[in-house]
Amino acid sequence: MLKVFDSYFNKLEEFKPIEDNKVKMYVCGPTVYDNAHLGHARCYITWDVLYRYLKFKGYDVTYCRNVTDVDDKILKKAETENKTPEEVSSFWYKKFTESMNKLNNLKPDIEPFATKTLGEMISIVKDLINKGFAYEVDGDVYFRVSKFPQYGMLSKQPIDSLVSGARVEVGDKKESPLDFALWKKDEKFGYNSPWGKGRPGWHIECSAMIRKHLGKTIDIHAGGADLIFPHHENEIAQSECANGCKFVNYWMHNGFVTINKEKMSKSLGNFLTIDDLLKNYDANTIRFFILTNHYRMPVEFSDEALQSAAAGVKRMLNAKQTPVDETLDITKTDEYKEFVNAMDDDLNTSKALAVLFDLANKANKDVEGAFTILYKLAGVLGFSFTKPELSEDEIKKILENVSNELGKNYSLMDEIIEDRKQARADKNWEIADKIRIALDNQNIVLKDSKEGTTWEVK
RNA sequence: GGCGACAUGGCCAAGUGGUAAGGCAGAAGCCUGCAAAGCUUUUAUUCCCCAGUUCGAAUCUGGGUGUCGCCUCCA
Repeated sequence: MLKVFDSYFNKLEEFKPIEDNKVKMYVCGPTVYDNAHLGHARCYITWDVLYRYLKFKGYDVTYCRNVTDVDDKILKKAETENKTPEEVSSFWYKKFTESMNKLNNLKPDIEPFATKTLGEMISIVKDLINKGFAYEVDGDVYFRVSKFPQYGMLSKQPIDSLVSGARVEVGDKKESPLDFALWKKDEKFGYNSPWGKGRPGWHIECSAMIRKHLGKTIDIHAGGADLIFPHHENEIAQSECANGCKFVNYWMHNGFVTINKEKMSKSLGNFLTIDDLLKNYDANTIRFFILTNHYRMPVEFSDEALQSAAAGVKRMLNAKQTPVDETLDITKTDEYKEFVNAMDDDLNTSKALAVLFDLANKANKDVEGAFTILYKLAGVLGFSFTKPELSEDEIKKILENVSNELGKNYSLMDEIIEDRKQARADKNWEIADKIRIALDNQNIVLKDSKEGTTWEVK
């Protein structure tokens, strides 16, 4: 029985879908105006694992993750780069998708764009105005927070303290400092609406995309913990007031990646982009690094931690491979049960990884079926056993370098290995070692076994 | 100031009442021509501190100390 930590009540709850075995889950996606960083990677890897695990449990999951393609930051970037907002957002959306693919995150079932959901947004804003939950002032529309007594429940903020802490902008047209924008007047980049040309507020986007693609009440809404206030708080207010029913059954939030004990973020400028990280570490390593910690805890980035993760994941994925036995019913095995118990406990990936290490050890000891179970369970966490393949050019380059170093002219890897085999047979250890070291310099490691010698990328 | 979390070996981390998983790093042995990979063994009488509850606490309660996050765009 899956239990998840619900941020609304701050406690573990048994997960029960609204409808049979169907699960509707929504994750706040990116605002596409810049590179995604490790913090984003953590978020989307975490929820990718949830998605995979729910499917693994047999749920019929609809995973929706939005793309915010209308936003101040996009407009600003468009202006400074002399491009249209569409050019900016489509460029960065493409980059984001590439990053997600490289990280081996599954594509959500639905990936709606804010600009394609404007009709639904306008419709919700209209509903809110009609019901008295919102008001228009000079082309802007604001949500009237005082009309929603549950405001602050998710973020556990007493309304009074919010009021005293709220910023009051000069020339503010709002009735109350807490009121937030549903629609913002914008004559330059705006879209037509009953209130003139304008743009949607950020919060209304998610409410609209959820209502349009998943319905009025959904099972899971997830995202980074920094979105709790005000973003998710505002989503609840808008959606529940507009729809007159419960918005989300389970709120789930992931913790941050920190660096030097500080939250990694765009605004602090202390971030590492996914692209940069992938230059030094592979996707499995990044995933392992993220999943060794519980998703709600902070994760401190350091190269040491990543190197440790690289060593760990290598050990796990280096397990002795045997053909995957599709006829094996892994659900009957102890390891499966342990894995599921761990994951059912609010995605205890750290414990689940311990099961995978146990399986890797068993596979290395030729325990029957161990590799099959490992292969399948590791897949649930999104790990890939596929070794990176070298392109022809890369191999050519390696052969060239090794040839130069050894004063030979190799055209095939097998020739090198054959030479070393001969050297070893002649007990000419000096030559044999030279060959091995030359390959090692090219990041190629040789593995000697009774069956012969194989090579692979380090 | 308000609110929410966290503190376990050299590092990372699981464990939320019954006597400390797992990974990395280190050590020893096996294997190997030497390596790499793998296998075996090994590293916390103790879980930030102080009280309390209990037959029994890393786990519960109270009080400290320290760290982080949210309260403004943020995954």
